[in-house]
This record gives sequence, structure tokens and C-alpha cells, in this order.
Amino acid sequence: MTRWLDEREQRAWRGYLAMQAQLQARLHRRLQADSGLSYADFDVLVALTDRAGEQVRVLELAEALQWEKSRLSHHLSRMQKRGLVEREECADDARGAFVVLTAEGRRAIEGAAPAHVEAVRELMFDGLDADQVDALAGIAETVLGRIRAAG
Amino acid sequence: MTRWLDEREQRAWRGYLAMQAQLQARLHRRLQADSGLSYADFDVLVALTDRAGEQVRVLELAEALQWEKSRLSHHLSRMQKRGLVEREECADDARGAFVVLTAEGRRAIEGAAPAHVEAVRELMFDGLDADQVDALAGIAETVLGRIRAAG
DNA sequence: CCGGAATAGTTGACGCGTCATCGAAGTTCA
DNA sequence: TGAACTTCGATGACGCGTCAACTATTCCGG
Repeated sequence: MTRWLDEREQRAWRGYLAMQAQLQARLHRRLQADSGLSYADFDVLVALTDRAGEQVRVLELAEALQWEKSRLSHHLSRMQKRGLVEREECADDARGAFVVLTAEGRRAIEGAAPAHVEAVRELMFDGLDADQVDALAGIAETVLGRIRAAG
Repeated sequence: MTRWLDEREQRAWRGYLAMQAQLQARLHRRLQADSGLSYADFDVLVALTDRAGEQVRVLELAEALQWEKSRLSHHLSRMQKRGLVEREECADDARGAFVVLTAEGRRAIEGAAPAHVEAVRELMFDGLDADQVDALAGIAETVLGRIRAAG
């Protein structure tokens, strides 16, 4: 017996889906147009600047981003081709590889971040009150918990 | 002067991003594995069943889905190849085309929907109380309004 | 009725994401 | 030590999404 969504749930779900799709599309387009970076590039660069200077192993990065390793591998290849990151050999474990930010990569993220934050603000936070912001954080934490629990 | 996100906003934003990415990935994978349909297929099929029996113009469908016409065109080609939809000539306007659901398309959506709703419930709604559901709906409506306003 | 602009939809190129698979290197244990 | 197993990461194939360009038709002013 399928438990369909009731009216209240349906309103939330359809709204969420629409918001998610539109927000994603807008922010992505804007970032791309402003800076030539994709959303995915941005995430990788943020994760790398979070551990500035360190050599980061590929799987470590994948873990931090919660990405599949093959996705990251493909993406690093594309970013490397554009000069945003480099791969370095790993002496300890010859299977492995380190990823490091290039100067150009650093310049790219520093140039892109302000306009991106501004766009996030404009489309999302400037319209929400403090209660809504907290509610969103709470919802996200709850759902992430359930996802983790679901294995 | 960049207005960076404060701590509360940052918590909400990072949480939202993580939730969104994980939820998307899980639901998509599950739908694909259970029914062979992608999320995008699902959306198209839902939109078509909403106007069951009618002949629907491509741009009308694009409007309903809020998709770009080229995206829809590409996607319809893929779905047509798999026998889920058909294109029909439009007598009124020879430039145009109608899209119709095939019997197989109808079977696919009817078969896929229950498990999908169950997954949505399991990952999201079973963990949220009524206030959170309403808060989510409110947030989505607010943000969608801002997006529309931003043109 | 003609010529230019707008509209419907398709196409091609290219970047992104997943799955399955693979090769090379490390680990475990008899 | 060496055979089975696991882990690291790359790769190929394929579906998805965007942008720009294109074809074919319709609309509209003169």
C-alpha cells in the first residue's frame, strides 16, 4: 500500500524540487559566466584551499567532497587540462597521487568567490529571516542524518 | 565589499548543499535501479500524465517543466528511442510537434511512482515534523519568488 | 504579395556524472 | 615467499544539460 504524499507534503516537495532546480541552474550559470568556473570546479577549489599548502590524496579529497572517486578523477583531469590543479606522484604509496592547487587555481577561486557569495545572498539569504535560516539548517541536518542512516 | 555569509548562514548553506547533493544522488540512483528511469524521465512522464490524453506541444511541456527547449528536445529523443514517448506532427503549425505518452511510458511511470514516493518519504518526510515541512514549503516559495524577480 | 523578423524545434559540440572495469601496487596469511 | 585479496586511481562508454547555431515555418509591415 503506497503511502502517497499528503497535500502539505506535496506542497513542500514540489516547492523544494523547483527551488533546487532553479537555484542550481541560476548559480551555476552565473558562476560560469562570471568566472569560467563550474559549480564542481568551485567545490574542488574550496576543498583544496581549506587545506592550503598540504598535499592532498585523491581519495581524501573525494571523501571531503563526498564524491565518487571516478567522478573526482574525471574532474581532476579536466581541471588539470585547464591548469587549475596538478597531480603529483606519491612516494609512500606508488598507487596513489597527490593533488595540489596551482597559482592559477588559487587566483581563480579568489576571483570567483565574492560574486558567487553575492549571488547566493541575493537569491536566497536576503529573502529569508533568521528563523527560516535556522529551520533550513535543521532540516538539512535531519535529512542528512537519515541519508547516512540509510547507508 | 563582499558581504560574506555569517556563521548561521554558512551552517544553513553548507547543510543545504550537502543535503541537496546527497538527496539528488540517492533518489536518482534508486529510481534508476528500481525502474530504469532517470529523474528527468520521471519528470517528463509526470508532466505528461498530468495532461493525460491531450496532445501536448513541446514548448508547452518545456514551460511546465521549466526546462530549456533544447534540453527537452534532446531528452525527448532519448525517451523516444526507448519507446516511452512519441512525437506527432502538428497540423495547425507545421513547425511544431506534439508529444504523447506511449502505453509503455504509462506503464513505466505507474510502475516507478510507488517506490519513488516511498524513497522520498524514507529519506525526507518521515524525519520531519509538520512545522519543518511547512517551513520548507515557505522557504521554497520565498526563494522561487526571488529567483523569478531576478529575471 | 513580398521580404524581414519572430517562433518552433533540432542539432552538434562539449563539459559533467555514473557504472563497470581495469591495471598497478599494497596487504594478509599460509 | 607467494597466492588471494584489497585498495588506489584512471579509463571508456553512455546518458544528461548548456550554449550556439541552424532549418523550417509563420507573422507582419508595406
